[in-house]
Amino acid sequence: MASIKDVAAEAGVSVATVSRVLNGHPSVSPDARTRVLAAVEALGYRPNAVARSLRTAQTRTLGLVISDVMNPYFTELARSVEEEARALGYSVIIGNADERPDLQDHHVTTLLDRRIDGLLVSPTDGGSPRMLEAARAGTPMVFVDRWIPGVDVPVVRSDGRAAVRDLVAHLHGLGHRRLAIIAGPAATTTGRERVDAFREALGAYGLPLPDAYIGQGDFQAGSGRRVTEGFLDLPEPPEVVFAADNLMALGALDAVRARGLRVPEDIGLAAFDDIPWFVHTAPPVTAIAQPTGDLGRAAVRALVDRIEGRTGESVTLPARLVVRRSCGEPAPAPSPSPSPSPSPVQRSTP
Amino acid sequence: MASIKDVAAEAGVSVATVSRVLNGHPSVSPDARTRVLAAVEALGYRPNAVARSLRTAQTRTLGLVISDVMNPYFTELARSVEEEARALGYSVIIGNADERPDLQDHHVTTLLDRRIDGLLVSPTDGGSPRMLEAARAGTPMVFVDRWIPGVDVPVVRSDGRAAVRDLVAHLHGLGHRRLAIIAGPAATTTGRERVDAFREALGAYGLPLPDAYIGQGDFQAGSGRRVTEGFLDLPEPPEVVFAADNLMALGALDAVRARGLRVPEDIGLAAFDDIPWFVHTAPPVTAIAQPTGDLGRAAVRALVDRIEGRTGESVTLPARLVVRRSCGEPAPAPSPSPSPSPSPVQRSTP
DNA sequence: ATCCTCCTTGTAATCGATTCCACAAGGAGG
DNA sequence: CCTCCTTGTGGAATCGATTACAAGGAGGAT
Repeated sequence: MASIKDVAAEAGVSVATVSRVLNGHPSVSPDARTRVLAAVEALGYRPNAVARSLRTAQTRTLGLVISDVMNPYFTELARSVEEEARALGYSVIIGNADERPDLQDHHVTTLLDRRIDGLLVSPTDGGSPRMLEAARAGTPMVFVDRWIPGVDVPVVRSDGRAAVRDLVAHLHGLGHRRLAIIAGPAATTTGRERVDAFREALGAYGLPLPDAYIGQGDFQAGSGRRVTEGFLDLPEPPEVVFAADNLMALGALDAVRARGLRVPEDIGLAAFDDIPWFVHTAPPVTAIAQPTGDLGRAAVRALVDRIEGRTGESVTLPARLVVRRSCGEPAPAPSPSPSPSPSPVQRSTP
Repeated sequence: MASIKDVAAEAGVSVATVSRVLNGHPSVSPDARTRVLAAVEALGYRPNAVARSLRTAQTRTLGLVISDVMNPYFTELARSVEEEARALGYSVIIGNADERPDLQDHHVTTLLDRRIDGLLVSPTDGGSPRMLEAARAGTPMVFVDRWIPGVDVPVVRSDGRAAVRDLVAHLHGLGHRRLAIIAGPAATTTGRERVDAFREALGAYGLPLPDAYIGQGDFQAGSGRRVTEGFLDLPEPPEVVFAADNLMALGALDAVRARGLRVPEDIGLAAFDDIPWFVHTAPPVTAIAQPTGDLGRAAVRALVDRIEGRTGESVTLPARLVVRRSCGEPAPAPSPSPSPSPSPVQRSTP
């Protein structure tokens, strides 16, 4: 593989001149420039990014550590992150933590060893030591989706509170009173937050959230199945189950089906995180949709701002309720009369 | 960030000794070793992978260029690739080509610029110039899933021929005679291959595959929708539509539903590539499942073999048919009687 | 006591870029 | 005609590691 020296020799100039041509430095004669360009072309020369990074102390690379690539929400996030990063001239290296703190730590470590310019993290647990260390050491960093309280790092996330209120209003309107939730891990902010928002929304309608109706999940399908089975075994099972992410909703659907029960006739189901597949399940699933693409793009912009010396602030975007059929038939749309809905709610075309 | 010099100073030895300790070189005195280790600990030193790569001319990194991360098949592939690579001491950088040749070229270029040790590619089109160049230049490379004929690079893929025969047998057994296919791009091997296998299998039953029953798709949901609409507009629409990948199957499901028709009563549907969601659609979709995880792992092993000077051969793994309900109710399982099925077929528990 | 090994260690070259500094050539201005 | 500036160029230092080579010291054999 040709190096800058080969190009310099071929063009009959010094390596300094080659470097200047390649980096658009102004003081190079037109003659030298054309000779260098011709040599580059002839040799098929491409600069060695490793050497360049060593010298310039920047890699133009972002690290993204996410909890679970197989979760469509995070896949979409990763995709939008890569797109925006590419537009800004950065590459992205993705680390999949699989909801395992040790793997998260592994990825943070190797990313840091590679001297990435900045780190985008959706922390799995309370935060791995390496990550906290990096944050303290001043590595440009932004939390996305989940975050760690008390760590001074901007957070780009979506606030589901209003959408959860809309959901509860929707369920209440359909006549449901016994509502249960499959929670995410208490170690994650999103795990706690969604339960809190749900409890709060129920409170506004004078509904309780008994402990028996809070199932502990781990954001994976298996836990959704187990928790739902527990709900169904209750002397008085809930009328609707709200899963705190899409994979647990999938598990819940499994569990209900395995009992030979039907959704929504026997039990209703709603999920946090909307994904394309929810349109095609039986029945289509009512869900709370995050603006995933916007989240990814905003996170990259905040991170690059930090890297390039600008401020890079936290961003919170609203989520919205998408009503489908998994909690019962929505009443036929009342034509031209004021909507009783507390905030605009998208009704998806089935 | 502490460098090897800082460690050397702290430990009172030369950088050479530090390097020897860190790389497990035998001739280091126990005394020096403990002092170096203490200094490393005290400074929180981590070797700079960029500098190391420059010197050793290896990055211990694999590049993976796939056609579409949002496609669950490729997501799973990427995940298994990363897992196996990690087990072998390599990192993976993923490039998402989004079925766009220009993007594929972009990613191949940046990966090569980073001097990755080897490249895993699922080519989008006939092959970008950069990629062919790299293959010719001897960059260790392995094709996975798709490949480019005439390029001397090992291919790790799955052979769907037998499974497609099983599928046609299944459809024929259900009484279906008018079978159509939504094909993938003709520029991809998988695009062509699946049509060929389908046509061949139909031929074995004396069934034709008229041009009107071959719809040109691009492996994206939108094309599945359009093609299916075309099929439904035919004077004599097909009885079953076979989509060459899961996203186009999703689009087909959309199109059928938009017409107010039902699967499988009005039209049957089958797909290449099985994904978890197919269990939960209405109805569950009959699909051909590739051993995706095995494919990813085998591809990494072949690539690493090449990188480390071993041979690294092509691998072909069989796909298998998973019968669900989207092509019509399978006949109630005939109890203890010889199965008429030409090869073992998995019947999924719904 | 002398010489030869073996073990440990440090010095310095190297990987492929970028960039500071010095210098030469040529034009402008006095 | 001499100075001063500008412009273009090359030499060499540098980034942070690895590693060939040389050298010093300890211990064993003669």
